[in-house]
Amino acid sequence: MGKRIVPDIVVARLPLYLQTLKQLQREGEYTTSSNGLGKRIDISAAQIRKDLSHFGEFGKQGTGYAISYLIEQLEEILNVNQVWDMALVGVGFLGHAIANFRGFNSHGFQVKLIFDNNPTVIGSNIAGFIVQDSNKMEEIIQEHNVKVAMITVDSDHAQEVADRLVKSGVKAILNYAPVTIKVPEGVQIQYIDPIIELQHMTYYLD
Amino acid sequence: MGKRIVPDIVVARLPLYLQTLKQLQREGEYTTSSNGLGKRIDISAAQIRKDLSHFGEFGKQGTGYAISYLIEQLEEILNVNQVWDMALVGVGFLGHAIANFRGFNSHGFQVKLIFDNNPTVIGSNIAGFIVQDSNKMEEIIQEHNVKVAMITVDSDHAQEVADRLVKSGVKAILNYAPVTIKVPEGVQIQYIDPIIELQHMTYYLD
DNA sequence: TAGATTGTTAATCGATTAACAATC
DNA sequence: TAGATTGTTAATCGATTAACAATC
Repeated sequence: MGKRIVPDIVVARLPLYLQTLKQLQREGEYTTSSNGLGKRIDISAAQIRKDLSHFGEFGKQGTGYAISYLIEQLEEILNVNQVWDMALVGVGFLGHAIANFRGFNSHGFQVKLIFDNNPTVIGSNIAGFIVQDSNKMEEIIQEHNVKVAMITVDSDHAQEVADRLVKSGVKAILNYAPVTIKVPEGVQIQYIDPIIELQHMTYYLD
Repeated sequence: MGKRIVPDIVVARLPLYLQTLKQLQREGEYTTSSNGLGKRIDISAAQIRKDLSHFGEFGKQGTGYAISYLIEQLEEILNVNQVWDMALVGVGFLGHAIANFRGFNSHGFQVKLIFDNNPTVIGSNIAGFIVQDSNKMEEIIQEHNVKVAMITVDSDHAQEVADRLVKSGVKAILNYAPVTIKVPEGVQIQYIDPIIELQHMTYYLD
């Protein structure tokens, strides 16, 4: 049943739908419609229905979607009806912030391993984790069967770290370093880069 | 001379081109081609040429693009041939990391003001800035004529903070809170949300 | 000059939207 | 039942790619 047939641009919107449905649930709502959901996030009702239709029929004519059911379904589709252990490589200020971030837990993720190559931080305790030596990345990640990682090292080391993560069996990398990284087919990569986003916006300013 | 006529999806790629050109420059290159640039970032040569053609003619047949010239031009197009002062609202771990981030400076941005509503941090020094009281946001931001802001408060307060930023004259908001925010026409908003990116990737994992 | 690469046009491909029968 | 809203089809719209004359 080919995942391949769903356009990636559709997949990319699902987490936003999930986030918004959870928000609606927190607000005490039990049902919503493609229209109601779309209004929240400035996406057309037609697009939401079309996107969801790639995966099944989750709504009812006349009444819309049961929020808790649609959340369950999206969590299953996105494979976050489980908790993914994550490795974090690099403990500067940003690594610290991520290690201490409380938001992962209820959304399918948790930090499990932290690495750095700086002897003065290796062995120290960050957010309850002992920082491990980067040199032992491969064995430790394999041992813990970690498939998801975040890179918060500087640009010059990001590709090298990514290569080692891939060797360790990591299949999804969230890269915070401001540089494009090459990964083999079958390994996912996404970027978080505030400067890219800021420059995108300043285009529209005078 | 309508900025309107350039598709936003094209604009969104320009910062990536700029980033990559700077990288090439650091590596000692003086020229590149649509092909060479494209290979770095997995974008087709045709697309790069098409994108750039919206703004002018920056290359030479036979030889490609002079990197320093194209950097200059892109910086001008993106309005980052100047330094934008930024306000940062919310000083948790993430706010701390952003306040201390060295990477903004050479790319057109600098943190100028930091706000929080927590009495125990107001007045304290973070990365050389005195944390100001959120209650004085409007007047202080106006006084400093700040047009760009980053939100690192929790989800429940993000919309309220955004509203106040807009009132203060801010025209571009980078929101780190995991919630969609409504802003008026003419105000730019972009999101940074690791969970969205992670869930996008886990779709492809088993 | 010959080779390389641009900027641009036209063709292709893909994504979004509008419309509506089905039905809760 | 009447009103609302789904899932889906077909039409529209927009983005990407291929191809090539121009020319450095």
